[in-house]
Amino acid sequence: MVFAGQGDPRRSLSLLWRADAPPPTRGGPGPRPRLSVDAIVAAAVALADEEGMGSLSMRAVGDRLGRTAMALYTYVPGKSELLDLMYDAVHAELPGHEPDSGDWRAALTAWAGEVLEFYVRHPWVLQVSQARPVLGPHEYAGLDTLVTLLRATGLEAGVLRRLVGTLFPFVRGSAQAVADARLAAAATGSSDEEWWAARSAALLELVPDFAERFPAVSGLEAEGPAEPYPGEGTEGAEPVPYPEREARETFRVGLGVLLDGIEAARVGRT
Amino acid sequence: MVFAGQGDPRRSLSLLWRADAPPPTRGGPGPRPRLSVDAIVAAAVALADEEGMGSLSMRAVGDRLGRTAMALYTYVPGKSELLDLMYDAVHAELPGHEPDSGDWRAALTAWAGEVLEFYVRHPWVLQVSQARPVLGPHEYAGLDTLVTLLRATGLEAGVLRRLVGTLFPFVRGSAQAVADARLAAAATGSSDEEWWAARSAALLELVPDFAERFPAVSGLEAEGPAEPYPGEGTEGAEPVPYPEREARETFRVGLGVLLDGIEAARVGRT
DNA sequence: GGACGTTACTTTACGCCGTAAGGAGTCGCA
DNA sequence: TGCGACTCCTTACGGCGTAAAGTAACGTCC
Repeated sequence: MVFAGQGDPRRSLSLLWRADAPPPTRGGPGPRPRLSVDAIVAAAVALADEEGMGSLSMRAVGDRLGRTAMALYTYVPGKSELLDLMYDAVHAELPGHEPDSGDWRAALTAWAGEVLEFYVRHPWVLQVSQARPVLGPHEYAGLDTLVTLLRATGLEAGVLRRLVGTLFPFVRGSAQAVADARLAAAATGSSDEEWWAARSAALLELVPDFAERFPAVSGLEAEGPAEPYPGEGTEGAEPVPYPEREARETFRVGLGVLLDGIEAARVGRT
Repeated sequence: MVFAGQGDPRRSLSLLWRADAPPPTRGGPGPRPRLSVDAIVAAAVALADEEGMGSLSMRAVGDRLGRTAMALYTYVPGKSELLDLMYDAVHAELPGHEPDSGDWRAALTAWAGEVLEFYVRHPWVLQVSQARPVLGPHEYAGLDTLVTLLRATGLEAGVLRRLVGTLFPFVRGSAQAVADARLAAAATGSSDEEWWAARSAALLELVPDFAERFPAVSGLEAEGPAEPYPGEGTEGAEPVPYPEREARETFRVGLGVLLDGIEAARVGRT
């Protein structure tokens, strides 16, 4: 868990929306700056992508730029604000508006899939606390896209606003599951079916009466084993390990349920 | 953001399931222990509840028990494992099985509400990474309850498994939103409608062309203002501030959509 | 009953972290 | 030619998790 999100909101806002003084045209006094906010944010994002949030430190970012940690403080007020900037910067990758296809369901499905991949690409984003929503331009743009897509359902604004608050966390949660599955696979090395097998074996050793204590869970696991996964690129592509496949399937089913629910709301109130 | 969840799985597991050596009946050699795993976990949970995850440190927990940080290491391998123990300990508060009422929808609604309140009571739980699922007895019990409730829908095991993976994150996400709203309210002091007003005012100052850049979001905000909130206890109870009310309403609507989706799945496949 | 081994807990220390304070060098402009 | 603004560095402080080693309390066995 990483906290973050406690920087000065005003300072963060003006940095996020690039409302600072424009870069002086002919250079002011003092040595020419060899760094920039953008360069720092890019380095920090690369670091977080590669090594995870746990390795993100001011010293590490400085190292990556051939500079000391303190050099960053010329450009950025502190680590919290840097995190805000990183957060918004990657959100530029969120899907944008497409021409209205007329099929809101297909559009939302495609949107959710792309957002899922975005989070999986930058799993550290999921660890940035939402506590203080310093919304930057790119996250707002992503929000705007979703709202536009939802408009096509014809539902009223009140419900729409709540659907936004449901869909984004849903995709975040699904992405978390996928990212966690990858992390577990990388940590154990045994990135295959045996992962789950090993875990439940250890548990059964420690808790012999597991099945009696948790009958519903046990029954569920016993009943429906893994179905074949209809993934794209069955040839050549490396196989998706079991837990991740499971997480992605959960995403697919959950999204289907949500969209069915939206459909029901449309029918009920039209 | 707090990371956690990197302790030795085997050690965590045996601690979680209390598979350690039973407490010696007549005391062994050495001074009598004046602490215990349970006491440490309880102190740590109390600390996290009161001061938040950011204030949770080995030294702080030790202080609370009148002991040094290092004293804890006699009972607990490290901070990660302590976090695992805390995590499972609070999950004892999750709702348990109720006699089957025959109305799966009402039962699931009640369940979701109780789980939401649980997370709101212990918001730090939401910051514990799910990356390495060291499932303890109490979380398993909570899982078992949900599975039992879902069984009543009559859906097949495969779908059921995915619904579990959808519902839990949904409630977590909703709770996160409520907790964040409270945090923001506490931080700004202005815990009322003006919170949002102040934020959008600052934004409009920095970004005058906001409405043109994000037409859909702007339109949404303009259209549906806050509806009256049909909360229980309109008399006497302190008023729920606006952002939290909004978060709770999102939870209500989102849950409704999900349950509608489940309903549709039932009808479609029966 | 006294020595011994085991155990609970403390003290000290190391290497991280974010960042405050102050100094060194570089440049535009008067 | 300085002056002042500016970037970047070094040093330092108080926090963190925890390794290592020391101290004191206790049950057990000679």
